[in-house]
Amino acid sequence: MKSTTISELAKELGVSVSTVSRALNGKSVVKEDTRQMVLEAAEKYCYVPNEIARSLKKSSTKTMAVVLPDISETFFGTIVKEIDRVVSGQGYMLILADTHENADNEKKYLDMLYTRRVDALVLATVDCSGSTVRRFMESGAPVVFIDNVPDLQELDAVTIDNRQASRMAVECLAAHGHRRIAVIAGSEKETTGVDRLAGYEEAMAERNIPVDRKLVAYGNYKWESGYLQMKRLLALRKENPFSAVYAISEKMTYGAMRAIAESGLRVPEDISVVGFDIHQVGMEPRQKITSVRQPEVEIGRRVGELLLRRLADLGEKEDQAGHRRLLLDPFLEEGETVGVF
Amino acid sequence: MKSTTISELAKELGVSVSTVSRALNGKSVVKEDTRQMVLEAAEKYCYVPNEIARSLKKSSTKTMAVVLPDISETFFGTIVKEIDRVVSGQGYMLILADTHENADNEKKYLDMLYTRRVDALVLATVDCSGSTVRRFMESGAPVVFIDNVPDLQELDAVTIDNRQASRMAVECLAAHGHRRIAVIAGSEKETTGVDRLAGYEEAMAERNIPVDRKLVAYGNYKWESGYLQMKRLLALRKENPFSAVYAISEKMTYGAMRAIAESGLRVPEDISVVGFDIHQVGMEPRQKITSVRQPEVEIGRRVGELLLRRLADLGEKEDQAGHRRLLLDPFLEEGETVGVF
DNA sequence: CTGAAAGCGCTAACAC
DNA sequence: GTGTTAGCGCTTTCAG
Repeated sequence: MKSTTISELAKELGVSVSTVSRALNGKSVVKEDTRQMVLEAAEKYCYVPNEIARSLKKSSTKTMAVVLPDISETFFGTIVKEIDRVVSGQGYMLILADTHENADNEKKYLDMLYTRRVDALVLATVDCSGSTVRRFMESGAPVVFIDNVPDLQELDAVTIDNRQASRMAVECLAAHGHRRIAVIAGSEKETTGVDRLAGYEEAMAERNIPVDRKLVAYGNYKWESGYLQMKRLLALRKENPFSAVYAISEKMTYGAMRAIAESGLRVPEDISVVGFDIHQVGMEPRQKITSVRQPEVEIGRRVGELLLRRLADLGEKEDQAGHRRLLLDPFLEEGETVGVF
Repeated sequence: MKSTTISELAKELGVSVSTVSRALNGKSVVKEDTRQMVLEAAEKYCYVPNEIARSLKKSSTKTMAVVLPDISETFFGTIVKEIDRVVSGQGYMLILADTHENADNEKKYLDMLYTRRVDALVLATVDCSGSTVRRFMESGAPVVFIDNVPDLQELDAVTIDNRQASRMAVECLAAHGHRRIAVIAGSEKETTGVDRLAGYEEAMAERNIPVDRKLVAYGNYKWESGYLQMKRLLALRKENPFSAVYAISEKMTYGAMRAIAESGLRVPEDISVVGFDIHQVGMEPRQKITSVRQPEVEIGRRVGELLLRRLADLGEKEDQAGHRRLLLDPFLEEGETVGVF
């Protein structure tokens, strides 16, 4: 079942290739009889358009890429799913690249994607210098950042308001009477981590609660660092007491809770916990964790729509409207890990 | 920073395009001086090869597609991540298509992918008739099925041994003294569901435990059906008593556990539970569910390797070795939801 | 309304 | 070793 080409159809029908092309694409004016004839022949000979040839000619591949650190995380999976839903409606397909949180892989993938001439790019970078994407951006292809945004001026990004996220966490805890609130933060080099810590500090300040640096731990978003940092905080609890802890990533939250459990303390009786990005799998009966959450589906939708708009603007030679950073609202999902102090 | 083409480089250097092409690809023999000269010019003028043009010429896109029902599930995310890792090492990139468990979407995506001339396909189909993939397979592109395998003869597939999976579940329960074991099975139309139920029946038979049809419930893999079927089983528990339940999907397991909790019964004191595909997120302290698990990373790796091999065989015009169905071993992850009866 | 022709950027015979 | 040339399959002026 070898598929036919446009020129074979043309020969078969005794018309020119351009006529066949026109009839197939329905754009230009073709006599109705001719169109029918072509369509029938296409059906009969199993004609399938070759998008590669079309891409070469039109220098547009109808393809977008999503480059991210870990597709097995529900957070990214949900975002990608929604981006795909939105853009596939306009005939775009998604190339996925999983960097395993590694900057070298990210660079390698970006090069491959550039070579493949993808029309646009979604990037959850691990390389905040933003150096490897630069070529992409300079080439004129729309690039939208998610999750982690380099500190450049001219760029599109869709993220939550990370300061606001932390403010909600602190607010929840403070409302339950907590004042000595430990935090397991992230790297001081990533904007995400910096913003989340800043939000914590702001919220504390608003309530006239002094921030005790001894209660600020720095992790790297992984389970182990949540576990270790919590251990450390717990070990110094005599001198630096606290009644609650806020962890800024899903895995660190789990690590911290394990450390608490191992120390024989109970949640929330002894220590209250607010986590981040905790996906309550199913609705099974267990202790639900109070957590700051991101609206993944909305993030995906906004990214998809933004990309589509940028691409349309490109076509119309309109000026790129100024770069925009969409800041979506996080929300607090109430669970059973926060008690009154 | 518009990127150059091979012919512009050639003109610039006063050599022919073929020389440039050869120097760049390093395949054929080119004088070392020439090669250096070309390489330097390529660097200087920011030459980036155009994979689209190359694809058109070589009729190979160095692209594979993965079509699946829900990328936000950890199960699929993990598999895709590993496939990507394996095949990207050979220069292939992955196009992802999320069908939202919908046969129409699946068909639409398969058409788009065919049009894009992907070199190979991984499919977790929701359409077991296998009718929409047929064209793909007939075109000669390697297709590997995962998760759900249509009932055709000639095909490559990588799955776990689903009968074995159920046998392990029953074995675990039987070892704890359970004989009245309810099961929340899947559709009778999908091979996956059929095999899992068959494994349950076999294991029961091996132990001379009669299968009580009243204890066999049919769900559709979703949370709601696990919940509803469990409710139903529970409602008839007086007449058809059972001390354990085995659910064959992650979501149905959660739904079932919720139903049990709502009925006021305790797990495992009143009812033991063995689930399927339960990803124990993190290692947080909570009731861990005893579950049959699939080795997702190995599945991904095998799929990637199989695809790569098929593609290599294609190039060498070797006979396709007979189609193979890899049956990997599931494993039982012990939790705290199975008690002695 | 339709046809002829010129490529998109690259590879690969086939000559020299 | 290197150059010439003929496309891969399609879109799109430009004529008629």
